[in-house]
Formats: sequence, structure tokens, C-alpha cells
Amino acid sequence: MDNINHDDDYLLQKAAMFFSVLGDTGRIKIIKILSEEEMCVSDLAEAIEASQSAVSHQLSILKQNDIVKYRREGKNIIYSLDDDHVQDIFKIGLEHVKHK
Amino acid sequence: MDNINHDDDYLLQKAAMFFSVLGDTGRIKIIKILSEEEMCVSDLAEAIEASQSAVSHQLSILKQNDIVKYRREGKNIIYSLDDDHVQDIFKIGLEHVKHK
DNA sequence: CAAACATATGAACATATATTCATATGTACA
DNA sequence: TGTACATATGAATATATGTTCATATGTTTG
Repeated sequence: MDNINHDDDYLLQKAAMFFSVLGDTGRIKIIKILSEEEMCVSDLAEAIEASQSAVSHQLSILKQNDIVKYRREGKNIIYSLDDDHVQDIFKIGLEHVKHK
Repeated sequence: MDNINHDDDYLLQKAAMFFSVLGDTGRIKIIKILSEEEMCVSDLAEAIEASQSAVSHQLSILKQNDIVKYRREGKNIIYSLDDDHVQDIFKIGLEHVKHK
């Protein structure tokens, strides 16, 4: 079977979306940091050397795609990776490019 | 250590690039097909319902990023996945979105 | 309750990216 | 060797995407 059916098509589209979310320098840096420790927005901004607004927009995209979760703690909002699965994929991707 | 050093930075950039290559509907369809069988350009174009030119451009990007390899066979050029690693990452990503 | 702090969000702009169209390159075969 | 077939490629265009700027929302504390 060469062709791609509609069920496949839907899943592939979701997969492409998922990978494209990982495929941004700013977002992958955020994921890298959150794979080590949870962190609030302003600290993330400082860590990856980006503006608060840029980070917030990126986090919004990561949220929409179930890659990060968050909780409020006083004035801060603490972000962390949504599940270990994301971290696994991130690490595998990193290993892949390391050996290329 | 919160910050990202320069070695990390370089690897993360490569990882982002790698993921962004996977993060396109057309390219992920190509990868899906090539994960099952090798195929020439015109058959790929037919299978994913895209123009010859579009597929060729996408294959060019996949080549540049060591995701596919190819060989000539008469008039045709046969493409296949460069290594199993890519296929693994593709499948893990697919499983991930399937359960979301 | 006002001021300060932390984060989110919309609009505008700049840049990146994918597709199309036209055409070039390379191969086979009559 | 010329014609058909398969693929690649450059330029142009349309669209998607990321960042910035300004400002809104929500929370704490004096």
C-alpha cells in the first residue's frame, strides 16, 4: 500500500505539528532547561536570553501542544514538562544530531 | 546550572533544525512512506499528492539534513531513509501524538 | 486600595518557508 | 544523435512564524 489514507493523514499532520513545535531554537532551549528543572517565566527568559514577551509567546505554543504544564506560585508561574515522553523524544533527537 | 553554554547551544540549534525538518506535513509523509519502502521521486509525488517539483525540493532538504539517502537506477532516483535512527524518532513522535 | 511585580496577549513587522512555474540537467532508447 | 522521460534547481510569490512593542490581566504587599 503506497498511498496515505485519511487516518494516517490526520496522525501525520499531528506529528508534523508536534515536531515543528520542537523545531525552534528558542523553544528547544526552553525544553532543555525544563528537562532539568521547573522554572518560572522570568528566569527562563534570563536563562535563554530572550525577552519576557517572546518567552511567554513560546510557552503559549508549548502549552497548546501539551508539551509543558504550569502552576501558579504566588506572583510567579512555574513551568515544567508535561510528561517524560517529551523529554525522551528531546533527548533522542539531541543524541541523533550529536552523532551526525 | 541554569544557563546554556555554547556547546549546548550549538547542539540545541542542530536539534531544532532536525526537528523542524520533520515538522512539515509534506516531508513527514515522505518519511512515513520511506519508512516502509524505498521509492523514486515520481512515485513519491503521486503517493503524497504533490507536484514533482515540490517533492524534489523537499527531498533536497531531507538530503541536506542526512535524513534520506538515494541511488540512481536507470532514469529513476530511488530514495530511502538514511538510517534506522530517523525511523525510530519518527515512530516515537507518531506514537506520542496518537496518545494525546 | 494603590503601587510594584510577574505574566499574558494583540497588533504590527520582519523573516523564513513552501509551492509553483519555467527551465536545466541527466539518462535511456529508437 | 535526437527525443522522451525523470529529476533538480532557480526565481518569484504567497503564507507561516517569531519577535517586538504596548498594554492588559492577575497577584502580592505596604
